[in-house]
Amino acid sequence: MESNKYQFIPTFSLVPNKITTFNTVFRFNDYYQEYRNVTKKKKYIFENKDGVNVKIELKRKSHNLKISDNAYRTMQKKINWLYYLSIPSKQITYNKKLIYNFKINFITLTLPSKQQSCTRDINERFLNQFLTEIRTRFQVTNYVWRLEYQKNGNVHYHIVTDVYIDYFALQSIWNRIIEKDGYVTEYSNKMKSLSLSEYHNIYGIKNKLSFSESSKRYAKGCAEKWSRPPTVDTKSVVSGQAVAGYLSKYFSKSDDNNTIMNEFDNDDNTKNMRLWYCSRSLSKLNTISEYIEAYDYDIFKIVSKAKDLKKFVCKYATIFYFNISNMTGNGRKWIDFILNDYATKMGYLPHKLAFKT
DNA sequence: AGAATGTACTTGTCAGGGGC
DNA sequence: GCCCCTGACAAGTACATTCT
Repeated sequence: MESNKYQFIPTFSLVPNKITTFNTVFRFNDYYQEYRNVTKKKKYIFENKDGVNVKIELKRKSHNLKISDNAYRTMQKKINWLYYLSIPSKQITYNKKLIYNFKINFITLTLPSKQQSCTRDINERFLNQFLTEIRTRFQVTNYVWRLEYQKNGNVHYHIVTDVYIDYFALQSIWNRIIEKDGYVTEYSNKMKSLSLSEYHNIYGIKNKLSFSESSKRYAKGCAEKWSRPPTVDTKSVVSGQAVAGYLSKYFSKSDDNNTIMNEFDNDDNTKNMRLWYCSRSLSKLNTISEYIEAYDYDIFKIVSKAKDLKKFVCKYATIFYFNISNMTGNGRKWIDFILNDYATKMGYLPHKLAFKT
């Protein structure tokens, strides 16, 4: 191989929790007489069948309800951006508790009784409406959602946003929406038929409640005629938490290979169905990629000062994982600057800046 | 306020290039 | 120990607007 056929330019790529260094490779193109970094996509392949070359069009495969590694990485990146760019704020919960340095919120939406139509239908009529409503009512412009199946085959949703939203508000919106198909009524009918001891045996024990706690909840449920099923769960993440681990716990599940579909889902109506999505604001934020020589700083030196640095050397790349909240000094400043500068250029506005109250 | 609607723009997926 | 990146295509949704 001629030595001048390739050109290598040291490059780094940066996201809020890791920096990667690698070489961008240019190959000399004989036809154009210049170095190019272009790739071509194959549209078809030839396969030999009985001595005859047959042209086969390449088609996109279906996800089979499993989020691919690639998509999973992208999703993690989006959440890291969301978390990093969120401006900490003080919030008061529905229990009048104070949350200092609130960063992002994890919302889980479930169905209180057995799913009655296909997941695509639930996506379109329930989740979509829910997102639309929180968008307008709470100015939710930065978020990521994904769907997941519970063991009973019901779909449920996780949403992460940088907006603090009151638990009861979310619950009343979601319950109203799913009541369009009578989910709440079905729940309350089911619950109304239970005695206290039955309630405790089914739900109390499952949730590790004492009998007295069970009876409190039972009494409350009866008083409300079981009209407010606990379909919503929220968790706040504050600054400084090791968010990656936290997220993987709540936002991803170890993939059991047998994905549970319910009786309404089939290959037709789940094909190409979105398994996750993020707001447009976040979809614009990707990996920052730059040539190293474009900066005066010594990247390796700066990053190496991070306390809990984890370094991985791969064949063609070196990756440094860091927790930016543990960093100080110039390294912190430098990374902060690049990240924020990029986010600003891409028009990203954290909720607190976009909607000052 | 909540629901419906239309479309411009977005996404997921996969293949493929690179071979220091 | 996890490589990085990109483009192309199909087909979905985010968002503004309109309707009830």
